[in-house]
Amino acid sequence: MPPPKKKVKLEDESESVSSTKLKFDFYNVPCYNLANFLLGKLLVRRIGNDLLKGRIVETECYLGGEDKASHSYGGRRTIGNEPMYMPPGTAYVYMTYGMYHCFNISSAGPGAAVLLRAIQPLEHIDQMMEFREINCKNRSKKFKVEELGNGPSKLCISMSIDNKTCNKLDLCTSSVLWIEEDVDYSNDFEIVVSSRIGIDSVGEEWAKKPLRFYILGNNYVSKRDKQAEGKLIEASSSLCT
DNA sequence: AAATCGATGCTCT
DNA sequence: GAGCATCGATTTT
Repeated sequence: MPPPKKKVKLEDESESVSSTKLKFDFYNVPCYNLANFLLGKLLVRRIGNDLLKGRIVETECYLGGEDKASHSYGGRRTIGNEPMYMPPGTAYVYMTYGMYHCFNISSAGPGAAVLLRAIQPLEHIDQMMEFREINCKNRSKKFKVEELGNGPSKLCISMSIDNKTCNKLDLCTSSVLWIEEDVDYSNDFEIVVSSRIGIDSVGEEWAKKPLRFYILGNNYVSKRDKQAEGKLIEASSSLCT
């Protein structure tokens, strides 16, 4: 008589699915590494029973210490930027220009964090579209899918991420906001390295540092750097000769 | 395709 | 009071 098939409980099944949620060790690496490791991963936001998902396609490093563009430059520490000093994997969501939000994730290193600059919407796109339209001053404005996440504040609007509900969340344990491995996505994409956006006032030296990263050829990034892409393609094609 | 500019209100000095 | 890790509309190449 053959052994009885093992019956898998539903609870166990759902647990194994949610076990793709990334844990502390993933975040506990230097800022530069985390910014690169986050590319291709899934940002997940729970709204009620819906799981909104988007692929992270563009990130930026904010290093703290010597980094003049960082809110934590020179070890500066205030009530507002406290999450940058909290354990790796902590959400740092702040308001800017009085009406927009930016979403960062703290890494290893004092005051260091990674800014999420763009996502590619994948699941519950209709819900993201609704958040985007409700937020817009022009009520009849329609958006393309490419416009839901191609900017740090746009992705916050579409995912309903603000500092009231998401600041200081621990992404390792939160039930409303986390990062997952994307098992269906190939990890052999090329990463373009470029300068950060919107920080010109800190001076050339730090404004030009190569601290922005995005997936080559992805249509959902906020800003392409044709020069950097050219060098990357040149370098990879030279390997084939 | 790129440059310019106003909106808008919170945080820090 | 100054400045802002942006966005969207408008104007200019």
